[in-house]
Amino acid sequence: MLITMNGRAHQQQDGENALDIVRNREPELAKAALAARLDGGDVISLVTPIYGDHTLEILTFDDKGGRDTLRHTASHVMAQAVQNLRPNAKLAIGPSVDNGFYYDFDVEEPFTPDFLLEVEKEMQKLIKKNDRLERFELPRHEAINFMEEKCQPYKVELINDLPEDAIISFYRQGDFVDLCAGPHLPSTGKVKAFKLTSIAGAYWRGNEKNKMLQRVYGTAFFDKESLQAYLDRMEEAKKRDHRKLGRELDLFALFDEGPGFPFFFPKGMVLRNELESYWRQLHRENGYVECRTPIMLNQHLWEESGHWDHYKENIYSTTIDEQVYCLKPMNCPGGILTYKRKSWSYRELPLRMGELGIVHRHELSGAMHGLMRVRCFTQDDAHLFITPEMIKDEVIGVHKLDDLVYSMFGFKYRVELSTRPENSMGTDEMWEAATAGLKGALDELGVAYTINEGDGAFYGPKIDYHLEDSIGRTWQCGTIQLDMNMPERFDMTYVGPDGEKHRPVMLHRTIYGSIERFIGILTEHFAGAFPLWLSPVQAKIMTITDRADNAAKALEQKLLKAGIRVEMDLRNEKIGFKIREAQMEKVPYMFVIGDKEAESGQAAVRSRKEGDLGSMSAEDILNRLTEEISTKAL
RNA sequence: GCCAAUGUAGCUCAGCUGGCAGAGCAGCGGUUUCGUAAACCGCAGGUCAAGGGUUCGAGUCCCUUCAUUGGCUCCA
Repeated sequence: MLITMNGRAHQQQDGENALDIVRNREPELAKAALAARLDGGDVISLVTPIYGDHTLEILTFDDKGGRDTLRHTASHVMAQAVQNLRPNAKLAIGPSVDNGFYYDFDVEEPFTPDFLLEVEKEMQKLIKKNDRLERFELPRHEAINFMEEKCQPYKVELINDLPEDAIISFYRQGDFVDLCAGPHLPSTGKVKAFKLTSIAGAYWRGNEKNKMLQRVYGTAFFDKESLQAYLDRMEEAKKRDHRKLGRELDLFALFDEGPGFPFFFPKGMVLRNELESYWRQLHRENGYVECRTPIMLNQHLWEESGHWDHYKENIYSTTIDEQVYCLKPMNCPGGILTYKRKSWSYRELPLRMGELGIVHRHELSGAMHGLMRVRCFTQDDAHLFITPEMIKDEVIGVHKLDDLVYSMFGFKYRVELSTRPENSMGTDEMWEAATAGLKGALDELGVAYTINEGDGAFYGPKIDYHLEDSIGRTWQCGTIQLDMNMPERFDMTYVGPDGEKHRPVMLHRTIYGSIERFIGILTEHFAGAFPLWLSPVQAKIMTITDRADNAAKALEQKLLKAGIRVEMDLRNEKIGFKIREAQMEKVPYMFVIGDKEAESGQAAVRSRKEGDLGSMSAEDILNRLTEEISTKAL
C-alpha cells in the first residue's frame, strides 16, 4: 500500500498499518492533522475502504499537494458536469497544473464560451450535492472491460499503456467514475471556490499527429478570497503585458505587414542600445572579443553544419544566381568560419567570441507571441573555442556571467540540463563526455538544476536558464550548449604544445537569449517602470507658467550635456496635467520649475521611486542622477 | 501548422433581430498663465482587416484569405 502525505509517498512495510505510517513517518503532520481535525480546522483527511484495507491521504491546505489534490478533484467535478451536459463526450485526461487544472474531452461539437458558463452552473450543483469520492481498484482486464462498457476508448488506451504491475484505481463520485491514481478530496463539497478560465484545442497525448481534443482550463482554491486574489493577480499581469505597455510607452510593436518581425521605435531603441552597451562592457571585462557574421549565407554551409537536415523547415531561403541562400537561423556556422580563417595555437585558447547576431526562424504562425516569440531576433551569442580540459572552468565562467546579469535585474531563475534528443548527430561517446562536462560544472558550482531528458540541441547537450515573469510564466533566456560535433564536422583544429593538431570543443551560449524577448520580459518585470539607466526618458522638466521657460531651458542644457535623456514640457497646460502625463509615461524623475524655482535657480524634484524630494540645485540633481545611472540601481 | 475566439478612428470601445458610422481619450485650432494625476470651447479624423457571395439594402448573415488573442505543438 502506498500512502501519500504532504506530497510524499510512503510505502507500507510488513506489520505496519496506515495509522502507524502516519505516526512514524510524518509525526508532525499526524499531530497537526489530529489537532486540526479536533477543532475542525484546515486539514483534509480521507480514509477510503478498499478491499477491507484502507488508503489514507492527508494533505494540508497551504501545501502544494493539497492544492493539487483540490484542483484534481475540481477537474473530476468538471468532467462529471460535462458528461451530464454532453453524455457523448469521451474523457481523456484531467490533471492539476501550475495554476489550476484542465480536462481534455473528445466531443463532436467544439465547446463555446457560453457552454463554459453552463458547465460552471452544473459544477455548482454537483458541489452542493457533496458526493463522497470513493476509491476502488480493479484487475487489468476488468478495468478494461469496465471502461469499454462506459465507451471510454482513451481510458482503455491509458490502461493498456500502464506497466504490468501497476495498480489500476478508479474514483467514483455519485454516478461518475474515472480512471485515476488519486489522491482526491473526500467529497465534492470541499471544492469551495473555482472558475473555468478558457477553452483550447490540445492534441491527444500532446502529439500533433493525434486527434485534437477540447481542453477546458480552470482553477480552484480552498476559499473565495484566494480565488479572488488569483484573479486579481491575473488582472495585474494583463496590465503589465509587454504588448500593451510597448504600445502605450511607444517602445515597440508588431504590424500585420510583418508577422513576427518586431518594429522598435526610438524609445524602444534606447532600451536595446543600453542593453547592448552593457553587454559589450561586461564581455570586454570578461575576456571576450566581438565579431559580426552575415545574416545570409549559402545553402552549402547549412548542409555542412547539419542545420539543413535538422532545421530545414524553419529556415528562410531564396535563390539568387541559381544558388540557394539561407537567412541564418543560428550564428554558429558564421562563428566557425570566423574561427577557421587562420590556424590557432593552444596558447590563444580559450577564444571567447561574442556576436549580437540577427537570426531568422520561420516559426509556426500560431506560435508567435509579442516579443517573446518572434521570427526575427537578435541573439546575444558567443562561441567559446576551448580545449576539452577547459570545459568545466569555462562553463563555470559563463554561469557566473549569467548569475551576475540576472541578479542585477532582480530576476529569479531556474536551471535545466537538457540531454541528447532523438534527432541528433554525433557519437555516444561525444554525447556522454559533453553531458558529463556540463554536469561537472553545475555540480562544482553547487547550482540546483533539473534534468530535461532528450531536450538538448541536435549538436550537443545544454544548460538552460529560465527566468520568471510577472504572471509566473517562465521564459528560457540564457543557454550554454556544449558542442563536440561542429568542430568535427568543420574539421576545426588548434595546434597543441606537442605541435600536433587537436580538436577544440565549442561552447555556444547566450545570456539575454534574445534581446527582443529580454526586452519583453523586462517590460513586464518592471511593469514599464524601467530602472533609471534603462529608462527611455530619464527626466522631464516641466514649467508652471511660461515665465519659467528660460530656467527650464538652462536646466535642460546642463542635463543634456551630462548625457541625461531629458525632455521638456513647456506647453501651456496646468502642472497637474503635465505631472499626470509624465506619471503615466513612468518617467523616473520630474523637475518642476515655477516662479519660486526660477528665482532660486532650483527645481522641485519628484522621483518615481521616492516621491517629492523638495527643491534641488542643478548640481545636486546631476550628481544624484549620474550616481544612480552608474550603479544601475533597480 | 492544428482547435477556438476576435478584427469598427492613433488608443479603448458602442453600434440590438440587416435600414444614414458613434462616444471618450489622443490630434489640430482657439480661449485660459494656472503649484503636483485630467481647464473650457470648437474642428477634423473611417474602403467597418482584405476579397467574394446572399439581399431592394450588409459594420451586422454566409464563404475564402490575412492578422491578432488563448491554447496544443515547437522554441531564444
